[in-house]
Amino acid sequence: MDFSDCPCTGKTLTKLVKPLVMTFLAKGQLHGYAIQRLLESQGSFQSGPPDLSGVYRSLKEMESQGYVESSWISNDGGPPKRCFSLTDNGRACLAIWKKTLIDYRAQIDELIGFMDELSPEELDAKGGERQGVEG
Amino acid sequence: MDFSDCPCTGKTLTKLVKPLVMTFLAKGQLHGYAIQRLLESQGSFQSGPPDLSGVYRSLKEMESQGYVESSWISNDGGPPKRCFSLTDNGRACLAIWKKTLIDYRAQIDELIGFMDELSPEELDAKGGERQGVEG
DNA sequence: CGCCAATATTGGACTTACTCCTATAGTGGA
DNA sequence: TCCACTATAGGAGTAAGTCCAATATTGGCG
Repeated sequence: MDFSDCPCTGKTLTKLVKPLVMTFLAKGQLHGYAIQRLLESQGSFQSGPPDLSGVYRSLKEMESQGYVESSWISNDGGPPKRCFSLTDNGRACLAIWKKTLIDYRAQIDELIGFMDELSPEELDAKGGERQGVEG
Repeated sequence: MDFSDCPCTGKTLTKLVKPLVMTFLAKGQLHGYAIQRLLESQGSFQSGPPDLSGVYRSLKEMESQGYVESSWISNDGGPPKRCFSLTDNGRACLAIWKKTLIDYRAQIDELIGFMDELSPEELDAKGGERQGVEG
């Protein structure tokens, strides 16, 4: 059985691009491409770093919501850059994200705990008998 | 500032319906409505338990992929039920989910760690000065 | 010079995992 | 009669991504 296209590999899990980007921006201004390089160097993604165009779209959306702001910086030897920084609203949003992610981690912990309670036959072995129709 | 519609509240985070449902089914047969009641009693969701119609759709999709199978059970005093059980392929998928979620939890841990490193001014306080244009 | 890689931003079209609302249908209680 | 509960299901929409392609500038290699 081939599970390489199955969500169980984690390829459809959200990569939490917005909170990650806001966390980077909390330390100082960055442009989109630099953010992407940080994400790429960040190694811990299930199935590669987030897509570049998605990062730019997230930035644009966060700007329209007032969480980041940008200005064009001319770039001698290269195309101009759009430089992003976090606003006060963005910092407040990030603080909420932190609480939310702590709760979310606890929720995932609980699910992993349920999985830990399963016997080898229930989890993976062949031919485990079923029983107990609820109703 | 009102953040009640913002993703930072966690309302757009995935609820991991499929691995959760598969974990319940690993312990024995269940029908959709009973699964929903288990999810509702499960308390740890950011913004309420998953939507019922989404649970049915997940079950249908997992059945088409061979991870669960179902049979109709007649129900004296009520409409018939579609009773689901986990297949061997489903158990193998669930085992992969477990590894994936352990990795995913580590990834969230790392992000929370970055957030922990931020100073109060960087995270939430008013008027923190920005500096350090990368590039 | 022609071509390719890296830097840098952006849009079109698509997928996944949900959401909310509605429909259908039987049972039992006020 | 009307409503709540049990039980399944579809239409339409949203959020957060994906892949692919377009645009533009600079610099290195042959």
